[in-house]
Amino acid sequence: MLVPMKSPGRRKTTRRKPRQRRARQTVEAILDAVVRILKRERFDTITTNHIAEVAGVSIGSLYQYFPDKRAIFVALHGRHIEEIDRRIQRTLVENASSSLEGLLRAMIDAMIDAHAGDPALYHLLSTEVPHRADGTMDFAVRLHGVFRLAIAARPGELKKGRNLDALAFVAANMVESLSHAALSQRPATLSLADKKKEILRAVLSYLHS
Amino acid sequence: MLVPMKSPGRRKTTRRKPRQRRARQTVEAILDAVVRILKRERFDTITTNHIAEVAGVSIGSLYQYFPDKRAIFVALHGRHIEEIDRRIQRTLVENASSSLEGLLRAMIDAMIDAHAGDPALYHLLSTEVPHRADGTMDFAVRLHGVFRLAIAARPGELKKGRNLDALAFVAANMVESLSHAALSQRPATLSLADKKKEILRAVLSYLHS
Amino acid sequence: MLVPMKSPGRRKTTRRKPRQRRARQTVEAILDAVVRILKRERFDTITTNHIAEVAGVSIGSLYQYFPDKRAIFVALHGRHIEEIDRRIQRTLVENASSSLEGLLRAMIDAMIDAHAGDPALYHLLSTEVPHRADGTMDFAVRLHGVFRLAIAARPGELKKGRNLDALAFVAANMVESLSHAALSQRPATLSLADKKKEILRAVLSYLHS
Amino acid sequence: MLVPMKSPGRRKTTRRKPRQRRARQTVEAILDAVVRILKRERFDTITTNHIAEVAGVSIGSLYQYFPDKRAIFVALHGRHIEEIDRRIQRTLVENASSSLEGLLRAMIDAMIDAHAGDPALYHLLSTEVPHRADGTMDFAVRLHGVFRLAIAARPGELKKGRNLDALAFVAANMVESLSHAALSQRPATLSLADKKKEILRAVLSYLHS
DNA sequence: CATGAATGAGTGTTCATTCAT
DNA sequence: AATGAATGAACACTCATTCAT
Repeated sequence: MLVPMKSPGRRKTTRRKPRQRRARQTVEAILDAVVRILKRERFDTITTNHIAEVAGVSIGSLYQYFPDKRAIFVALHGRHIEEIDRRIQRTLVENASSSLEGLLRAMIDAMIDAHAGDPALYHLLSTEVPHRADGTMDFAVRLHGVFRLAIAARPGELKKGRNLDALAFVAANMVESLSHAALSQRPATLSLADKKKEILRAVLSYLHS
Repeated sequence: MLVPMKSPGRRKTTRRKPRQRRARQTVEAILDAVVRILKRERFDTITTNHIAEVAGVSIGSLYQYFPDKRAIFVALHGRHIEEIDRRIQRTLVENASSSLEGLLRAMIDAMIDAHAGDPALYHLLSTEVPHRADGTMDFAVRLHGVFRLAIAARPGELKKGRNLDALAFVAANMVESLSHAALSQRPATLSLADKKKEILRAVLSYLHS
Repeated sequence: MLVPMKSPGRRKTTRRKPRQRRARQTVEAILDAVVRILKRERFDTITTNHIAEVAGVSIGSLYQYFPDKRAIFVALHGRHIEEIDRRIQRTLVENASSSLEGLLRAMIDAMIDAHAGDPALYHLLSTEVPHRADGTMDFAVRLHGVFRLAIAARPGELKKGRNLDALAFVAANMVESLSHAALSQRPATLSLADKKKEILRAVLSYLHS
Repeated sequence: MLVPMKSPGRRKTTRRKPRQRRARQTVEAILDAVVRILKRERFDTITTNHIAEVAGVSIGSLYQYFPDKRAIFVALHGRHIEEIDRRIQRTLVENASSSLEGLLRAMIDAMIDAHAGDPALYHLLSTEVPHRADGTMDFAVRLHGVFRLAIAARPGELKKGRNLDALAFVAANMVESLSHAALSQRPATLSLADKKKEILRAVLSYLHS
């Protein structure tokens, strides 16, 4: 969860039980296998047996960790969203006393860096893997909340009379979609750094308008 | 197609051959059926037989118009994109001599109005129906082209030294994603009209920055 | 149904629709295939695909007629029981005015002749095919009813004071199980005719006791 | 084994090795578990893992005592038949000098009492658990032998000229199936004692006829 | 001997697609 | 063209069985 997480505290037990560590590894291997396959095949040609094979686990083990095929894709979306959430959360906290510009710059960096490991993954997930009711969309809502908080905490930097919801709605959407676009879209004339600068400029000029 | 279409000229033959009209109707019925089903079921539970049944045609007829199941979903995406393309194209032409603000306002109206008939459809298509290589994504590229043209044609309204690609990239993405967000996202405090105003404000303040 | 069937009237339409005739044939082919397989394999090694293959129909067609594997075995039991029911019913009616001895002789003949076509089938069904709640056992109850009727209609042939339920219970069970035993059990010294004679003697000496 | 067992002598070692006692207990626990499950589930939904769980042993242990799934059911049938066999055998010996009526009464009692502990078990085993070639059916043959012996040993109580095989065949089958019927069939008007009396009457009137 | 995680062959079943009518 | 019964390839998933611990 993004906003309501008060204490970012680490788990006390750094060492989990080997059983759990093993399970985690298997789940990760399966999700990674799905990503690998998704890059070659269309969604509807993916089979659970193929996933298991590529993941290097038996089909029986796969079903030990996932109740059915759908659950694998739900988990894949979940893993991605949680990763982004975590970064956004951290950025928000770490920039609690930064200026709006500093926070936004960090936010845009976070969004883009979060995808840098596999720039194609986001596009793959959003276009190839059905996810209507998998809680995916709620990400936008949570981001809206984060921006609401961030903006509300810096009243001095805004003109009077601006609607907080409108500002958060527009700014959150800008950061999210422009960051994604920066990664998956071409304008080859622009470097990633250039795009980041432009996104920041766009959000700031809106918030200050 | 969006940009490269020079003459928007109407087809000369207003009356098509009954054969073709019938075919068009059947195709439409099938695509409408898919939409209807998509609102109730998940993508992977949809069957061609069910589509045919809901469309009121025989499964044999369905295969008369679509070579295989995938083609149905490709056509569904195609129909949607073409509809938007058509509107954007028309808006661009109709506002050839408008100010940047006028054009942008019209563009935002077009994007939003295009989805007004079925506000959930876009979200459904983009989240539930796999479409990696269906030419869907190219829409963003085409929109970039449109904005490039539109901005380049109005040099007086911009500050000197701004990079045309950057401006088009950011502006096109803002209009597209904020319009979609305006339809499918909540901030219940904001009316659609409010959102339109904010989107316009955001794009303009960026372009003028 | 055995007892409660008042009018034995034939279906008016001697000629069914070809669709129905075809369906009936397919169902019969499938059930016959199961019997054929059962004679070679154990119950739990039978597969639906094998059944379909032996029946000469596609697995898809098989599932057009049976919702799942179990339904095939339920139908197999059903077919057998209905066949016996029909014969018992007919015998009862045809011997409405016979003496008790005549009726019993006919009943025993009916039971045994009903299995003559495939003497091993009954044993196969009762030992190899699970059928707890398939209405199979109700056969004994129905037979009890038939015997109750038959005995009650012939009070002159019994000693006074005999309990009708007791007589029907014992007689019905004797006819059913001795008939089955006559077919599936060896005493090779005895011909089937001898066994029939002994069964009749046993039932009569009990009823007259 | 029923007939060929000459000396019923007890095992000399009352105390078995703990290893064997433990093994016996585990086997019993497993068979009991199967019975318990059979009362709730259909045969084909029973799994070895479920059996092990209900029996309170690990699946590995289960396979220590049974080579495969089928063996469990074979053993279950075996346990039941041996129990009946033992009783019949004892009854035969204990009534070596009884009259035919006394022996038959004891035999019927033995058959019925043997099932009194779990009246539903016999029906369950015979209808739900496939057992074609598990030696189950041989029970009827063995019982025939027992009756042959019993009747042959009491020539004075029969009419001259009666065929010994016929008498044994009919009598053995009557006792077996009527006893089973007495337990699992309704005629609620009849008490179990009444049924016993009627069964005895039926067998005697036949043998004396 | 006991355990139970892991295996993977095998099964029931579905559903895209065909084609005789 | 239209139909929809029939097909059978292919898949999700189970569960009997093994074996490392």
